Order: sequence, then structure tokens, then C-alpha cells
Amino acid sequence: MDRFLSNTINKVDRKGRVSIPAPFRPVLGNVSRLYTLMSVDQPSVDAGGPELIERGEAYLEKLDPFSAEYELYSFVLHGDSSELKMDGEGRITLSDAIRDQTGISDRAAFVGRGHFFQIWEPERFLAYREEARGKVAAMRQNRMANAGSGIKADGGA
Amino acid sequence: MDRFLSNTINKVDRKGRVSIPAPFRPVLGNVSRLYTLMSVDQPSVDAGGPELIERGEAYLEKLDPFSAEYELYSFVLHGDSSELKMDGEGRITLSDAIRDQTGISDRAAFVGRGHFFQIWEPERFLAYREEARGKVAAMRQNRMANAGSGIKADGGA
DNA sequence: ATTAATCCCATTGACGCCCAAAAATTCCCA
DNA sequence: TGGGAATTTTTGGGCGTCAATGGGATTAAT
Repeated sequence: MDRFLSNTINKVDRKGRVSIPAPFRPVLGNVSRLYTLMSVDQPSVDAGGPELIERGEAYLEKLDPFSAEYELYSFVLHGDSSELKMDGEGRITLSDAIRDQTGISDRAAFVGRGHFFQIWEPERFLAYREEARGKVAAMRQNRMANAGSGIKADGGA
Repeated sequence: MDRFLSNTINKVDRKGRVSIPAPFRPVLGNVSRLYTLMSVDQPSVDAGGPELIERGEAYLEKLDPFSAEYELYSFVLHGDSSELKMDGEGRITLSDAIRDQTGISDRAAFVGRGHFFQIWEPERFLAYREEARGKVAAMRQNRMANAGSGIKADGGA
């Protein structure tokens, strides 16, 4: 299954290094380069292979090169991303920029998101997960109400 | 990946020199020449290899040579650009014109922009980055609203 | 001649690369 | 199915190399 699934919390050592969860490594293609992109609305960073950036660039291509949207998005995409090298043990060292963005100090949460994954400060990750669960549950309630159905949702997703 | 990514803040020494971030050097082709162009709408300068100017010239070619647009753009492209030499350690010396344009005194921010990069005064860079993040987040909100879904976007593309 | 640009070398700290120990997982077999 | 051995991951640390920075000395420009 070629996508990033599940979540793991790993330790950041005193040199600022963290292991990329082993199950994520083959999805990255067993190459030692990792791309990251700061989230614009969450205290997290997105990470993945080169496709992470390429997807952004594909989106950029569809915009008018002289528009404000293009300028802003390209600024964020290219200016707030970075390439990290993995060491022989599959670790990366977190930059100061990433620490500032996420609030990570000595532990980091890796969260699978399908074609990419995210890095969070563990407490914030757990909090956001609670929030997300609640909202998804509420959405489901609303859908049921709107559909006028009394059938109970299965909760299995 | 052959493009300028991520951002770095480096020190300007008392001689006015700054290091070009090492990851940018190979993208420039390991040559010791760097071309700069004043931004017309931001307190920053664009920089890159010869392609920076060539791209501008390619754009110019598509314009009517007798139009006001051609005249003005050619004036800016050729008159407001410069060539800087890198020293043995990969540093450039910032000109007075660049200091005036950017407001740089003792630190300079290098910002990857894909096929070129920008040089900013660090505080201004950070301020503009905040602004850009906010606007990109808003763009995303709008897209979602238009799509009619309440589900959180993926943060990726 | 004075100032600036260039070249060279030194220092410091960060980073890449290597190996080792601890912890967790998988595998195997009784 | 339980226990333990073998393997894989995670974590820790040493060390050499490279990048960033500072400064002196030499050369060029006006």
C-alpha cells in the first residue's frame, strides 16, 4: 500500500535528529531526500517526496503568472519549503524554522496523510485529533439530519 | 531537484559581504557570477543565474518594440539589474543600490522562489511571509467554500 | 594616495557519516 | 500459544568535513 498511514511519536535527540517512521521510508521511495512545506494554517509541516513540491507547482501552473495569487502561492511554496537529507539510519534533523513553526522540542509526531505526511508537536497533534474527531462526528450528524434518515451511522471510518 | 527552495538568514559582515546559502550555489551552476534585478513592487531583489535576465528578455521579445510597455520594461530589466561576483567562499558584496532597495543593514534573508531567489531584509521578509501565509490560507478557504464542503483541506496542494 | 575590491587563511559551529547500544518487532518452534 | 531467538528500529554519540564568518594582506581603481 503506497501511501502514508497511521501516526507515530518519536524522540528528538540532543542533536535535533528524529527517525522517520520506518513504514514511511519505502513510501518515500527509499531515497534519502525529503521535502517539507510549512502549513499556512496549522502548527505543522507537510512532508513527502519530490511530488510534494511538484503537486504545488502543478497547481501554480494553472494560475495567471502575473496574478497576486500566483505570487503569493509561489512565495509560500518555494520560499517556505525545504529539502532535508536523511542519514544512514533514516533520521532527519529538524531546522530551527520547523521548530518555530511546530513548537517541537524533544518529541515529534509523524502523521500519515495519504500522499504526504505531517510533523506535529505531539500535544498539539493530539488536541487537533480530538477536534477533528468531534467535527467529523458532527458532520455525520448533520448529514443524517439533512437526509431525514433515522438510520444510525456505522462509525466505522 | 534543480531549483531554489527554502529560506536562510545570513549575516552581513562589516565589509558588506554575505554568504550565498550553500544549497543555492549548485543551482546557480557553480559559476561565480550572479545576476540581480530590483523588484518593482517589493523591497527585495531577485537573483539568479544568467537565465534571470534571459527570461526577462524572452518576455520582452513578445512585446511590440514600439509600445510603451516594451520601453518601460526594457528600461527596468536592463537598467535596474546588475552582475555580482562571488568570492572564493561563495559570498557576494551587496551594493549600495541593493541596500537602499531592501533596507538591509547587517543581516540578509535569502528566499527560494523556484527558478530564482530573492534577497530581503529579514524583518520585512518575515512580515511579508505572514501576510502571504494568511492570504494563501484565505484562498484555500474560498476554494473550499466554493466547493461547498466543510471538510478540512489537505494542506498539501 | 585613499578607498575599495580580491584573494587567502583561520576559527567556529553545524552537518554528514559511521558505528554501537537499547528497544521493539517479527519469526520460529516447541 | 507462549517463550525466546533473530532481526529491525530507534536512539545515542564520536569524528571528520564543510559552511558561515571574520580578518589580514595584496591588488586594482580613481
